[in-house]
Amino acid sequence: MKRNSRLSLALHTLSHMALDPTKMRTSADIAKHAGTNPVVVRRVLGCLRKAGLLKSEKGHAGGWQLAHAPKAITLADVYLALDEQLVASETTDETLSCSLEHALHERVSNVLTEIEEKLVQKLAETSITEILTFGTDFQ
Amino acid sequence: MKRNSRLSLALHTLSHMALDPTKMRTSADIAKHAGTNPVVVRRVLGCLRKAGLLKSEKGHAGGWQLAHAPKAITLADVYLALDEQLVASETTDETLSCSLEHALHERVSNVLTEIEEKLVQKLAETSITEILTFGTDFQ
DNA sequence: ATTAATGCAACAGATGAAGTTACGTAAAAC
DNA sequence: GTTTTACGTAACTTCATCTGTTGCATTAAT
Repeated sequence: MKRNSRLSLALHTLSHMALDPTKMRTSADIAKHAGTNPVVVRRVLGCLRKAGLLKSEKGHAGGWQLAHAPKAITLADVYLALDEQLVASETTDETLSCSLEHALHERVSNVLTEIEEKLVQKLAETSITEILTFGTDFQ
Repeated sequence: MKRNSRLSLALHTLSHMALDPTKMRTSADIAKHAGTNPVVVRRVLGCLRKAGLLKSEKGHAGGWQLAHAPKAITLADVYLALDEQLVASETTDETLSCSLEHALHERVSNVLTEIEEKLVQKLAETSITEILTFGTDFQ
């Protein structure tokens, strides 16, 4: 796995779950399908659970499941759950030479934050079910 | 510097240049203002030069300058010049277990690429001059 | 010739992400 | 109740990437 693997893994898993929402999936299964490690899966899906997108159950016959209908889960939910902050930089407390630099830095931060918000708005327009119908035809 | 420092540094420098486009700036000056190293500055600005956004001149009295009017340079130009690819993942050749996984992976890739394109579209709506008028008032 | 700048390569250090191991906890099956 | 199976989490190891740094060649003005 390379860059943005968390987001990629999350979307992959969620869209897979959307195909059969009642089925319970173990982290081992998911990891095998995604070509990664069960602990990594639990780590990423744990973020989604914390955000209320997934349910998990321990013990025998335990595993992972969608917490809502697939249509109710948007890409923005996933993005925010993973706390990605791809665009916005969070360099807040740099001690810069003069006040002009400080002001400029703040403006750059504001611009990036604004873009980030617009990105999230765009993400909110797509649900995970729509991943299945992206690109080429499917089913 | 932390995350997204390249994009942040580039925008910071460009907006600074937009204040006085005729002035020639050395990488040492820029580095001092941005709180980083001249070589780092040259590295990042070199990308912008390659994309035609900046001009640089060697030797005595050399330095850096905008190649166009500030209004003609958008955030998308900067983003693309730096080859950021913040959203889209480029994991193309993973050998996944079954064809369903492969198909899903391709769809997730398509979705991320689509998101990336929308992000660039949003970035294209803002020029570097507009950085100066963001947030609080300035000049 | 000297000075002052970029261009670039090479390397060190820091940072963060992914992978891995290990173990505690919980719930079903027997 | 014991066993099995799965999550939850911490700790550690790689591993990749980026920044910072040094050094030197090149170039142009003085």
